[in-house]
Amino acid sequence: MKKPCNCPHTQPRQEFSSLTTRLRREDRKITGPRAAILEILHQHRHPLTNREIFSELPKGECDLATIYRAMQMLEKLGMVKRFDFGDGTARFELVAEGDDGHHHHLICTQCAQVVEIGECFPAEIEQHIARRNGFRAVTHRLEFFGVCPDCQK
Amino acid sequence: MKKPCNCPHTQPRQEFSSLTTRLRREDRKITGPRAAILEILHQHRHPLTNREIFSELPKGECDLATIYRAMQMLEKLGMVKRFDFGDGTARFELVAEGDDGHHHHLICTQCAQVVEIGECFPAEIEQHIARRNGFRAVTHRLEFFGVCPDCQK
DNA sequence: AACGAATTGCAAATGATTTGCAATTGAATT
DNA sequence: AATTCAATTGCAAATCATTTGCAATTCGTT
Repeated sequence: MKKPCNCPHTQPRQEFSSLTTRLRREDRKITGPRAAILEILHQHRHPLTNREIFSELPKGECDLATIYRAMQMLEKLGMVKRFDFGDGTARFELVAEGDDGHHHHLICTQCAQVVEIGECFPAEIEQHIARRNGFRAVTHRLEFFGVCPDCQK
Repeated sequence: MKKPCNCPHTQPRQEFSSLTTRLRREDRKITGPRAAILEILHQHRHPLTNREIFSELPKGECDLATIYRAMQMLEKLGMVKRFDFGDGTARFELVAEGDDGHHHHLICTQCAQVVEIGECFPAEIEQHIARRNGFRAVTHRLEFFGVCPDCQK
């Protein structure tokens, strides 16, 4: 049933059961659609669009609108993280418990291949930017774009 | 006629006439709508949405679709730079001749106030990321988000 | 002033996302 | 296991940003 994707992972795969536990803890119902969505997210570690999740689901399993609603809730609970690759479509990744999911990607502008990036914008510089402008609770959104090896040929 | 906005600028304001010259050089027509759009962009140095440009224009001056088409062309010519603040609406800033317009912003998540940021992601690290993954022509998109002084009260 | 290609206005199409609402379902209770 | 009710879903329609087809208009040139 669960077939993990063969992409490189930087974070350990978490137990699927912990996902439903997290939901239950927040007084959310474990419904068929939600379980199916979490299952898909659990299998793929790349950010997925709602439409991609929808396509992965056995047809008729769940409505697209339900996926949108589920992702909103999961994001609010901190169970998924939303990413914006600048193409007008939101992408989501499961977040490990206790983590904030903050990281970045390197995206091929030709084929949309995605590589997870470990590096981050230097914290000291960010703090400096925040202080200098009197801002609080400053974070950043950072994504890299380029042409992947395959697309250079 | 031209009333410059009172926001802090990091780049020198360029002559308006040079804008039409740039257009002419590319075999583009200097039409009423285009001149009006460039005028608006010239006055404001913050990234503007197409709708904002539309509102600034004397009503009936130009259709919203025309602004969308103009921004596509101006972006292709490198005369404006597109920014994505993650709210699903593109924003544009005029780019000085010979510049690539690459820079970042600090955006208030409450009131949407925008501050231009001088710092950039370290080039060496970006090169390292590119090399390590075999990517070419790597750039990045980076924006900061936080709560501005006014909105902390 | 006339000509032809580029450009515009307008309305309709597209695509992602949201929402209203009646029907369904999960989970706690009897 | 049947009952109950709020949470959740499916479906269709509404939004919002953006794009596009096309006939009418306009710029820059002849």
